[in-house]
Amino acid sequence: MVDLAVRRPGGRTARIRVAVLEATVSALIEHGYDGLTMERIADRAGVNKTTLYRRWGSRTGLVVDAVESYAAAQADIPDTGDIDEDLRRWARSIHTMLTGKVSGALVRAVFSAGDTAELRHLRQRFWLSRAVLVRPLVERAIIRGQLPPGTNIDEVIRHVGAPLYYRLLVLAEPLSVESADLAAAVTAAAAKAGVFIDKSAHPAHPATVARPKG
Amino acid sequence: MVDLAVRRPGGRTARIRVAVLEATVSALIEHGYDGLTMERIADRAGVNKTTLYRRWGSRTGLVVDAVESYAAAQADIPDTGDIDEDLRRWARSIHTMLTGKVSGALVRAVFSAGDTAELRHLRQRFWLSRAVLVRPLVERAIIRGQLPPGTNIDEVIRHVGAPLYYRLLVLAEPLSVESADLAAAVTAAAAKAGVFIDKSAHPAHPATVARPKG
DNA sequence: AGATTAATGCAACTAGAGTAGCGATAGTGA
DNA sequence: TCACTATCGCTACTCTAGTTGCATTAATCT
Repeated sequence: MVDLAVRRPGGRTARIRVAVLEATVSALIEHGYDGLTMERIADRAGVNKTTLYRRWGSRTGLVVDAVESYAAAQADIPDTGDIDEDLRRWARSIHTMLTGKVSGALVRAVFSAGDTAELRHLRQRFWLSRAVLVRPLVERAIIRGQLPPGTNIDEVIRHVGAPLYYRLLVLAEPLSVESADLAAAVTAAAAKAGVFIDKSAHPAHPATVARPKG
Repeated sequence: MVDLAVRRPGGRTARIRVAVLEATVSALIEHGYDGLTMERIADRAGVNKTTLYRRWGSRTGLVVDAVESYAAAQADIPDTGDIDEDLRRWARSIHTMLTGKVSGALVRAVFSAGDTAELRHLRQRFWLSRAVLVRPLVERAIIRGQLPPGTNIDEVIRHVGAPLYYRLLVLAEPLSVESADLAAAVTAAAAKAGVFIDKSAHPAHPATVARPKG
């Protein structure tokens, strides 16, 4: 949808892109996704409506581009040497993202924008990019012996984020910091108890409690 | 939005309601929420478009009514005497709901329909109605001594469902039965370890491991 | 049965999303 | 500097969601 092969990237094209994406984000924050009209964005960006359709194709395409360009500011991955603390900090960084003024509005928009193939891909790409960053966090814990070998890393990652997204998007409840800490603690406890061990991958493993530290 | 105080409920009014809601559901299954147009529903129900807007106000109102009337067929709450098994069965019933042809389409529609106040209320009502049913399941486990006293029941319930909704709505991944079992096992393990104990509510409690059975 | 009036059907209307054609503007390379 | 052309602005258009006013149908009550 978005022009990836820009023939004239310098000057006006880039300037308009910035203006449009900024207008999209600010309009999103003010009026929410349901009040996000193409004309409003065009006016605010000082650009004609036609340009929006030509370059981004649709409202969905605009939101997708805005999110992906904003995701450049990635969360930093903690490494404290303690899996409980690492997971807790990472859960809090998710919390920060979901409750942030800009990032929160963008996340809500992405999940209010419908159920098209393009949006599904965006969501999967987004998760994948973050999972890649977080994976080492869990891997280090396994190497340190804090988590049992055979632990399904991706499932651990999923279970930390799930309760937060669930609360925000499904239950539409306010997100507290405590809920982030809880999600991390629940996942950590289950992981230590060996619940995340992939049965099919490691059939010889006892799959019971493995606690190196009290 | 929906006429709750119907002045003439008999005959035509009820007949049209049934026809419209059926048409809504079938159109939803065939074309998804994004392809759900009022005219299509009106045609399929043999009703004029104006009637839809007058009685349900909007597409959102229509979906809300369809979901709430469909939710009459509630999931049955397990009671096997074992918390692990109970949570597992309940997680599977969520899984069934989310992957079911009709119920799955309705759930997806509710979460693709936007972010209006009406939809937020629907989601909260929906969760609340189900939480009320499931709560006794966790309460019994506490009484039996399988879970420590002070366990935050609502949080336990949330954490069972969260990974399933997260997978379906956020990650847009296929939902396997194993993922349901995993969500139940993770929550059960954490609950037994006392992670769900409300610190503020029970300050005197040790808040550590409390395992009556192996 | 007959009167009353909810509730629906119908047709014409408004508003905004999205498109098409063409002239204007401004990067780009010589 | 100057030609070239990608990109944008402008205007007018189509299409569909949603609204309005009035005629019609049928549920309810006596």
